Order: sequence, then C-alpha cells, then structure tokens
Amino acid sequence: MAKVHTIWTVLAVFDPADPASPPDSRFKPLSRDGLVDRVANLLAEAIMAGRILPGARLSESTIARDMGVSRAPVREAARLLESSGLVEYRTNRGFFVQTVSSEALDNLYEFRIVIERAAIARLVAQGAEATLPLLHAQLAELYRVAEAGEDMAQQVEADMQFHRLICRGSGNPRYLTVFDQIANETKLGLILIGRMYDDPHRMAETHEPIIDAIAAGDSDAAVSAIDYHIGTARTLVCQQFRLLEDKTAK
Amino acid sequence: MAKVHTIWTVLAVFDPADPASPPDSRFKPLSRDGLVDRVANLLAEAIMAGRILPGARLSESTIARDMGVSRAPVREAARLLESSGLVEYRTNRGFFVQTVSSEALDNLYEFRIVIERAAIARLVAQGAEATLPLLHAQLAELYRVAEAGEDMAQQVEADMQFHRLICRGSGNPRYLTVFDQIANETKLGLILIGRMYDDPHRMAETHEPIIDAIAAGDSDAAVSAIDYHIGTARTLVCQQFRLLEDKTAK
DNA sequence: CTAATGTCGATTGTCGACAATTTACTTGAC
DNA sequence: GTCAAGTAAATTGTCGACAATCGACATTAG
Repeated sequence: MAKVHTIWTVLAVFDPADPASPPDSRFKPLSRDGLVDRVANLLAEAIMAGRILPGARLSESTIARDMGVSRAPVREAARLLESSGLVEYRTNRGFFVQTVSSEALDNLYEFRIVIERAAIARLVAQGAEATLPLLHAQLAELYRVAEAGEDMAQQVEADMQFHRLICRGSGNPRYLTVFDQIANETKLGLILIGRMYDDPHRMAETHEPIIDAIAAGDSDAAVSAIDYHIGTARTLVCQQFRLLEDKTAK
Repeated sequence: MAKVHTIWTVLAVFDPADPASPPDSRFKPLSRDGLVDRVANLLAEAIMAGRILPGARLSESTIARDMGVSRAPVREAARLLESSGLVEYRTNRGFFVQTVSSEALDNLYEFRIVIERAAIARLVAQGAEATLPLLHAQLAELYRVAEAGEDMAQQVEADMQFHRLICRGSGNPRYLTVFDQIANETKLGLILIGRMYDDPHRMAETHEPIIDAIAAGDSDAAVSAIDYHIGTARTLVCQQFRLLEDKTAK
C-alpha cells in the first residue's frame, strides 16, 4: 500500500513503516501535500479539538478567508472530511460538522467490536512479531499520557493508536481503512463527553490483557480480551453520552 | 438516516423506504441533485460498465468537455468517487480508476465475510419480518436476470442488492455504509473478470439456504449459510481473477 | 391571530482564466 | 545506441467573479 490520499492518513501520526519514506534519508521529506490536504488537516484538527461543535455550519467563505485561500480548496477539503465521517454535506446548504448521538455511538462501538475481533484474530494467526513491539511502545505512551495528565484529546488519540496498530498489523489493509473512518467519528463523540475514564491510569491498564494474549499467541484469548475491552468502553461511553444528552435536552 | 450525499447512495436503486419521499405526492419529486452528483453518477456508471478500465487516467478537462461542464464539479465528483473506492487520487497527477488485484479482491471478500456474518446475525436476532419479503423479491429478481440472460453487470448488481438488503436490515446503519463502500470495489473486479458463475441459475440458487435460515430464525444456520455462500464466491472469483492476471502478464 | 406568500440578504454552485507542476519529447554528449 | 539534461506541451492547482438557491423576515389575506 503506497501513499493513500485520504484524510485519515493525513491525520494519523507519522507512520515509520510507510515505504514512501526512506529510513536513511537525512532530510525531512518536505511536505508534498497540496493546499487541500493542509486545509483538511486544519479543519479536522479544529473539529477534533472541539473548537467547532457538532452540528455547526462550516461557512466556506469564512474558512477560506481565515485560512487565506480561495473557496475551491476548502470545498474539496470538506468533501474529503465528509468521507472520513467528520463532516456532513447537504446540497445547496453547505457542510456541517457531523452530529453524534448515543445511538450512533453505540452502533459505532458494536461495529468496532466486529472488525477488531476479526483483525486481532488475523493478527495472532499470522504471527504478531512485527506488531508486538509497536503495541508495547504504544502501551508505554498510554501510561505516559496518563501520568503526565495530558488533555483529553491526547488520551483519546493514544488509545485509538493502540487499536489502530492491531488493525494495521492484521495483514488485511481493509481493516485499517475502515477503522480509520469510524475512529474519527468515535473521537468526535469522546471529545464531546470531555473525559473517557475517571482514571486514565486504569484505562491504560485495561490494554495489558490484550497484549498478553497476543504475545502468548492465544487467538481466542485475544479475541475475548479485545471484546471485553471495547465492550466496557462501549457501556461507559454510551452511558456518559446519554447523561450528556439528557442534560442538554432539559 | 435521512438523505446521505455519498455516491453509493446515488448508485443504489430507488429505495422505497426513504422517508424523504411522501407516499401520497402526485408529483415525481424531480431530482434535486446538483451537478456534482450527476457527474459522479455518470462517471461511476462508465467505470462499472467497463468503459473506462482500471488504472486509466481520468482527465479532468476531457471529462468536463465531454459532459459540457467545467472542471470544478468534475473534481468534486472524482473526490466523491474516491471515497467509494472506485477512483484513486494522486497529488499533482490526477485521478485514476482504482486498480484491482487478486490479492485485493481476496482481502475484500474476507472482510465482507466478517461484516456480513455480523449483519445477518443481527438481522435474525432482532427479527427479520420487514426484510424477508424484500429478500424474496430480490431472489426472484436474481432468477429473472438469470433466465433472461441479462448481461454481467446486471447479474452482479442483482447479487449485490441481495447482500445489501441483509446489511440494511441489520438495524445498524454502519453495516450498510461500509458494505456499500466495498461493494463498489468488488463490482470493479467482477466486471473485469467478465463473468461470475458459469451457470447464473445455479448462482441464484445458492441464495436460497440464506433466506431459509433467516426465515427459520436460526441465527447460527444463517451465519453458516452466508459464510459458505461468500466463501464459495471468494474462491471462485479469486481463482478466475488470478487466471486473468496470468494471462495479461505473459 | 394564524398561515400562506413575497422579498431580501447571505451562502452555495458553477465557471473561465491563470499559475504551478508533471510528463513527453527533443537534443546533445559519450 | 544509451543516457542525460533541457525544453515544450499538456495537465493539474488555485483563484476571483457571477449565477442559482436557500432561510429568515416582512407582508398580506383570511
């Protein structure tokens, strides 16, 4: 898989295994992304950081003026974000930040369970030697973020990266592309809640059984572990979100 | 789920359950789609019909001239198609029809098994009363297409519609959106092969066990049936495609 | 007072033109 | 003849302008 020009690739952190970047190059491969990608990046960042709230209209002219570009790249960037689930487009009405509901979140988590179960089973089946070190590193990052008391967005990002690695290591790139799509929508919901777990350290710990099962090469245990992990998150997140909905309703 | 402005919705046949169309209106709700949607539709049709082959470059200016529009809507339409997997975009180089390989097809089918297994289980679990008649109607359509000796594209379309109904009836809209994405890419491969089964009638028959299991409310049997059905198609299609690859290689 | 209808401001939809980049070709040296 | 560099043609990237459309408010009939 060469370079894929979709927004979730843009959003993803630097991927060291990307064959497009020569490992021994002494120069940073200065961004060859066009304006569209940069605009999309900026927009996505603003949305995920919660600076633009779900349901809000994205005025093309305003954004174009603020960023100092014309409307054409803004429109294309918005279309890009649409396919990543961050933005919704209504004909003759413009782009809107995707709204989230507890029901949509629940559906999202249900679907994540389905694909991550399959991904982790495949990962174990074909050997996880290459992926395991990455998972351990990401687990360390989860702890670091927890201890350092980083903000919500960073915690969510670290967690998502962990699950992303599993999909990436599955060997079937389809798991990764689909995961990246729905991950963005999940993030949107989590940002809105404002917190994921009361105890970030505890949150990091819940990833341990998953790694253990993968390391042991126990496919069934791995599936159970990820099932439990995401299932727990699902319950918690949807519960929190329903609370939020009730509060804003009254 | 109201109206979704993504290409696979545009491509899908008229959806009688769409709440946006008042049933008692005496007027056909003349298409409110913008130029972009129509261009995307035309492009997708040309690609799926095999008039533009995988790997081919989509010249913006040529398309714009042929369709009698400017390049802006063409670009946006292409971006739309990109998210549906039909087209690939390369910076400063333009849009290309997505190439398919036997490996990619195999990954696609593997993924389809994963999500359709989950979708059909959910469908049975929550009651398939509403979906069953639709499935039966679609099965009839499969037979009709087979007997009438319709062309390849129509056979593929009829088959895909059947599976689409299962995802649609699952109750979790996510199954449908993801299915629609990957369905387009699958079609691309099937068109290239030029035939799906030697015996279209036999192909229609293989859907019977799936319906039977759903009608019986037997979740496990339904999962097994869909598993076997797609698994068989996977083997056949990938085998055919590998043959095709070998032929073009030498 | 209610509910249609008309009007206006703002925003999106589309376009043609120009700038930047890539690709194909030509030229030349070895 | 092969490879390299340089140049030209074609194509994409971006822009600003104008047309089409929408939503909100004012208006008017009942």
